[in-house]
Amino acid sequence: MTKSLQPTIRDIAREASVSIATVSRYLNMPDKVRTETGERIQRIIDKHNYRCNFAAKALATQRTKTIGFIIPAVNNQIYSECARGVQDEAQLHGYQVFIASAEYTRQREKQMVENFLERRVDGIILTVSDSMGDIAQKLFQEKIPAVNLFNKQGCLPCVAVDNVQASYDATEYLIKLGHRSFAMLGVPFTASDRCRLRYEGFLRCLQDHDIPTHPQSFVQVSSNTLDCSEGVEKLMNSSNPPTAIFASNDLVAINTISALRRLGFEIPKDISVVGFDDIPMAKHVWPPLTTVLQPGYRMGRQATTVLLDILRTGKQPEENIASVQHDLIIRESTGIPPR
Amino acid sequence: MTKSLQPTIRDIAREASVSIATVSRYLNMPDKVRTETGERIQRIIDKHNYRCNFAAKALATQRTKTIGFIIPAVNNQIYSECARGVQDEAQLHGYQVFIASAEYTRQREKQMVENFLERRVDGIILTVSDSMGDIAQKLFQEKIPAVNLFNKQGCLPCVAVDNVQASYDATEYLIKLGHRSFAMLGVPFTASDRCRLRYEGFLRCLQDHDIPTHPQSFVQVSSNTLDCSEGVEKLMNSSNPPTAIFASNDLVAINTISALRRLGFEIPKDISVVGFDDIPMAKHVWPPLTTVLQPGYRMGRQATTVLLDILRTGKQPEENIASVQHDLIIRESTGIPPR
DNA sequence: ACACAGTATAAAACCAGTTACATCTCCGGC
DNA sequence: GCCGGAGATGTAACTGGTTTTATACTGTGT
Repeated sequence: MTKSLQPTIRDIAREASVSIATVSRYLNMPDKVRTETGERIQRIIDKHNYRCNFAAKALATQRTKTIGFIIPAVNNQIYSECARGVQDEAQLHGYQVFIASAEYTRQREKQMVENFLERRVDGIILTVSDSMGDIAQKLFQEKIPAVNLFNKQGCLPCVAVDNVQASYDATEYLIKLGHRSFAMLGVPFTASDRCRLRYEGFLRCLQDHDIPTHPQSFVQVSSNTLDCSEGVEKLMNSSNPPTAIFASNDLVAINTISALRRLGFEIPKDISVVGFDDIPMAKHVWPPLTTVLQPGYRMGRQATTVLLDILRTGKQPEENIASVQHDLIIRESTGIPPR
Repeated sequence: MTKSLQPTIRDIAREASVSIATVSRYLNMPDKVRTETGERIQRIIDKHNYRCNFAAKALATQRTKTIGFIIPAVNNQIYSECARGVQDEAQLHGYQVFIASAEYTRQREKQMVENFLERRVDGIILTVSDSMGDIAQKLFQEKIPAVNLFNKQGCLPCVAVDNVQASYDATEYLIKLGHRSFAMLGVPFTASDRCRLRYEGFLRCLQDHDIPTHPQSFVQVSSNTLDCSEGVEKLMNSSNPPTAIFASNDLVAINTISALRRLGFEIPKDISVVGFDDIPMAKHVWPPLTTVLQPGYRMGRQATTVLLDILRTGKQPEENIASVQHDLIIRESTGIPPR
């Protein structure tokens, strides 16, 4: 009694006058022990408030019932939404989730994956700066169950929208409104290959419509601060200021709108802005944001389902890429260009 | 070689012709083994890509280097900001964090604490619906290291602003602007005693200024959807519609503004709105939100520091309550009342 | 030459579970 | 009355580390 704060399976076994194997069996396969014995064990468990020691269980079973989840930034609602999805789905199957926010830096991504591997997580969900980079490759080679979220490239199973097509659609919508002069704002490509893909779709659409592009059409913003003031100012003071801006995600779009307003521009009268993600906040900002919807919560759940399937079956999924439907949500941050 | 994917300390020891004790010592107290021996071990570790098994280590050392963190909702930026703080501080000391979003429901809070205890987290940071409720009490009684965040009540150490005083200040500011008719919107008190405390400060301020209060002055919104349409509509159609609304947090404030605008009201011309938290988004919505600042990131770090101190020293902190300074940020969602 | 301190390493117990295998009991069928 | 098999339980090995204690080896001072 005086020894340990937490009772062990041995304490329970002794007091119930059974072997520890029986207690373990009762806990894991209750129908393998006599009802009467089970009830006796249960009473003692309740009495002492026994809780299974997960570390010991993990050591013996070689599985931790834990999954690791790497996201670029917790405080971007698109990622916290999908973290909710991951948590909900994981919890449903008795798994716990380590969420790690890498703040868009590869160094931290690597370190966190290493942490996960030391902790022997059963699987990993990745939203990293480079879905085809060394992190994904290493996990693939070491056969660590893992899936890519928000990105449909690389060797790992993926759950994502088609980033290229989605930004193509958004750009085309701006063209149809009459815009002919564009810019894109986004985080550095080295911090997010999703941003690179979206730029690709953006460029391709412009080219398909014979709209001239120039290297200045992509303006880089810091992935930490997302501060757009400087970029927007330079853009609007240039010889050929855009009448429409495509932002690589909603937070960038919202920051862009703030910066534009500080410079005296009205949206969408003077300039149109479209975002990407459709975070819950997008419809509350002013003007409500035209944006590309990605169903974050559902994608989180789906990625988890795919991962748990791999864990259960031990096999890669039939279809390596789960395509998620995107949707252009038209609100009031876009309109016809000024004359 | 064929047996296990992951090499164990025994594999390393055998290949280095030393005992497992020496390998363990090398890993944990490198200066206790001869340099030459250490180098030999290191080479073999590198060669086989050995990674310490955390479950085994946890079992042997009786500590998991893990902390659990319960928040009401991940997708509220105030909580994701402080989760970042917790993660950063924890990582710095080799700890990993389980973040669990309880979605404002006591049932889930309980279940998640139970999960944490099974997993033998070394400590817990709580932001729960009732900081003096059974969850906090149980942790206190079982002597599980834990701290309350965003709440300075109860038996556990706390890191928080003074919710009552902060909302008193915000309300007083509205009174000084000339407002005489008020309402508060917030989540149910059962879902958040922070909201209850803020209502208390709100009420007390009104009473101190001899402004009559009535039971309708608090309007409850769903903690899931935060949908304010219905509440706002009822409020504005009442016999004595408010000229100023105090929202229990920024998300509620932002939803309130959206609902008001849908009804044709202009802010702050027709009605003033003030929030609580100063989430990063608060300055980007339109109009920029007047709100009470809580330094979420710093609070997350501080709570973690307090918790890690308890873990290190084994003692409760000298001062049980760490008061955090709040700050009223005046932006454009508030103004003088209409005539 | 020898006791002695100090260092480097090894052996073995221990952490708290799981699980393959052995044992025991009870029952029905012959 | 004995055998076989099913079902319940016990025994002991095993998971992969840490840590205490014991032992071997080293160089120093007398």
